Amino acid sequence: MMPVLGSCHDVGVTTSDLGILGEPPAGRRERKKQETRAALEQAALRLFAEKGYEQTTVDEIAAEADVAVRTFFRYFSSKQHVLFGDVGHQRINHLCTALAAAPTGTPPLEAVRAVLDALDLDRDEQEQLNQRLRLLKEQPALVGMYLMLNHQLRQTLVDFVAHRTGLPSTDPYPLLVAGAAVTSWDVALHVWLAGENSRSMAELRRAAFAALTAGIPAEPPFPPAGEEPA
Amino acid sequence: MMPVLGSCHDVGVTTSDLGILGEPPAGRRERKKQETRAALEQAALRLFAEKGYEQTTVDEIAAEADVAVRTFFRYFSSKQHVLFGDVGHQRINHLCTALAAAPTGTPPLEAVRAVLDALDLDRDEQEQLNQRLRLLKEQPALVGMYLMLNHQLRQTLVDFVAHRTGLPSTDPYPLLVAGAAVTSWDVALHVWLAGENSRSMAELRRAAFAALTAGIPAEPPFPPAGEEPA
DNA sequence: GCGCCAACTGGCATTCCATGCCACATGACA
DNA sequence: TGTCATGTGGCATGGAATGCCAGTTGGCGC
Repeated sequence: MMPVLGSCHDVGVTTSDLGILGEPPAGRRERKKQETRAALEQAALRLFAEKGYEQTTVDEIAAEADVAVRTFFRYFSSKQHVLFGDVGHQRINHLCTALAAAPTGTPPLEAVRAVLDALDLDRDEQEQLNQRLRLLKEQPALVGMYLMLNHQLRQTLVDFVAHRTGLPSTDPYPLLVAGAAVTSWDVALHVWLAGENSRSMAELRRAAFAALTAGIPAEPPFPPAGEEPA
Repeated sequence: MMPVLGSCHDVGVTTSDLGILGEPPAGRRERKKQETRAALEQAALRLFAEKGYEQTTVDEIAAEADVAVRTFFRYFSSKQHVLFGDVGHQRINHLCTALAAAPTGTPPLEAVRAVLDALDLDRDEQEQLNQRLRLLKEQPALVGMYLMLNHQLRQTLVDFVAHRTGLPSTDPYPLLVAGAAVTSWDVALHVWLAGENSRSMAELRRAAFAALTAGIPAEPPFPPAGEEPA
């Protein structure tokens, strides 16, 4: 089920990463691999959306992509992986890159705040993510994947802050900062997904992070119109 | 894989709950059931500790407890369930009870703070949990269970705060409060498990919650002796 | 173009988790 | 004791995932 602990270590970039701005064509073999991968991913997403995650078998996905089941598992280590594995992978990589680029002068909390800003999704990524998360809402079995990704991101951040401050990874401070960061991302995502809010995800995330690091009011700041607070 | 969303609904207490202070014996049949359940759980934990979670098959657990495999799945819906299902179940129940008992006069943040205090584990529970969590550290495959439990607790809290404030469950405020609560629990657990800290888990949790709701300092409050902050 | 080697693929067998079904046994109760 | 509900065992099934081996294809030097 994918290594979970250990942050950025052995990210194992297997050539066909970084779909965006990919290297020069690099031979037919590599191209075919990427085609197969894309076909599998596309087939999977289509079938998942069509008949649900649980109801879709790996056999069907493989058939739809016209490859053997065995081949499917050569590209994706599990059925869940096809949904979030790559996204998660990229996201972790982005985070690691951003963390590595963070200036060493700023206090850790500031550094994390800046890194999160750099990590916000652009329109395209949001749309891609949205498609996957919609599935997630309907298929509780997938929540685990999302949680695991968050967990990995958190662990990465914990290690970063721990390293920055010279504290152990089990000290409250790195855990708190990382917890606040991940929670802010999670909160923003939920609010944004609900779609009843016109604010952008980045804006929501910044506000959430600010609240978690500067203080949450005892009462909600904007009690809903027409409801008295009990 | 167990219903995930939907907080406290249909908790489905199947008689043999509440191992502590159990009802009067209640007949031999019920007793045998509890014996079988205990035997399975004990066998599972022993084998997991002995040869690892992944390396232990359900067949072996069943054999060790001297029941059929089919029977195992009548008591535990999955192999993971035997490790955390019941603990999680009880924990959710505790939380629901505490939430139901929370006075309606206090502001939501206060209410949650009080409920968390009421939810802290006593010595015995800590020891029990510790045994399971030790396994978790060595078997990454189990992290998912822990995360799922946290997720359910969070969702329960979100719904509570949302209900209290009259806000939707997708409003930032309930999500933030619940996020802070769960994160504080998580942070405390990690610090406590590391064991390099003499403070009690409850104390650690209170401190974490306070930091998350009142503000996290830009630098760690107690930089480690002998290290200058870069 | 030819041939070699590495890499990719397909298909098979296997293991394990999980569930449905049905027959049998056992406790509860009148 | 007889009846009924409830557990239990065993079987068959299906899907996920992995190992293995043979066959194919692409890359590359000649």
